[in-house]
Amino acid sequence: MMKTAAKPVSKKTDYEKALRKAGIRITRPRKIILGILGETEDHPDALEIFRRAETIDKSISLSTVYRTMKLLEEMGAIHRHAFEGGPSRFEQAGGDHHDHLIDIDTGNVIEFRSDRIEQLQQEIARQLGYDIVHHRLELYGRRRKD
Amino acid sequence: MMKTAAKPVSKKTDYEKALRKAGIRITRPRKIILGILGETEDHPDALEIFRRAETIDKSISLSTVYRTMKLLEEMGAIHRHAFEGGPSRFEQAGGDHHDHLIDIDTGNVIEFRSDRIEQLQQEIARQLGYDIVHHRLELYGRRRKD
DNA sequence: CTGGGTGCAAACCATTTGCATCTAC
DNA sequence: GTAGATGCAAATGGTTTGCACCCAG
Repeated sequence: MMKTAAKPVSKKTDYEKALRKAGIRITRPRKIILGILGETEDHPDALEIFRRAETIDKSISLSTVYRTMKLLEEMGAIHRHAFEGGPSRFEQAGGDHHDHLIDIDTGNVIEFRSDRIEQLQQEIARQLGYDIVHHRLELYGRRRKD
Repeated sequence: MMKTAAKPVSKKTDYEKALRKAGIRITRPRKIILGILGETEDHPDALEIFRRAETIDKSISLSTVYRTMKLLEEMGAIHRHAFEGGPSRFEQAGGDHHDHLIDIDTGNVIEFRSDRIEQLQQEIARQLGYDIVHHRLELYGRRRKD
């Protein structure tokens, strides 16, 4: 968080390049959606992405947003988060792994990372005879009033 | 897990007593659902509870199962878990807190507890300026083949 | 030119709800 | 007796899909 906006353009180009290489057509709707994902700092849901896309191209459809999110998810380009209660929210992949703290009053998401917890998870799974394929750690909290 | 079946009956009675005290009517469908929850060792979803209930009383309805689950959840008598992909699954409250490891091949749920992780979560939230209201830690894994 | 991509509307699935009837207290 | 609970069917909300048209390569 609080990162300077220096690389979004090149990042966007990278994504398009990767997609084209994977044999996926770079269409107008996809270009717009990728642009939104590349620039946003939050974790928007499909409807929110659709709304932002509409401001650029009025003709885009919500189904295309959903289809694109599914496509990008399968390609590993984005992560889908099903936080409590609400619809799925998305985040571009590529950064290092992190977990989430969700502000239950605002819906804001704060990313954090704990190597110690990751390590403990591995130990627990191993003891139980399992290999972790992936995991989900979400803290739901309220800003402390001091 | 692997607990001897010594207390289910008294536990069931306890629940009914508590419900009655809370001014909630003990109806036939509710009695059946409480019985199912009190005896099961797994984490069934609403449809599964409905199916089990049907074998006892053919006239029970799925909506009543949903309504009862919501009621029990609000009373704190059960916990609702929204594991990846599937419908909500339920578990009677009352045991001590634990997290879950979900077998991605079978859907089986293994409960575990790590005080160390709980503690680390608290520290993280505090550093970020938050109080944790609740959290969700789910490990999705596959049985290790040795 | 042509197969993948799109918009639209309809379908889906888990869950909730309106309503007339029923029943626990 | 009566307010709360139930069953049924219809509504909801997020997401997916069928289909005819469209456009990127």
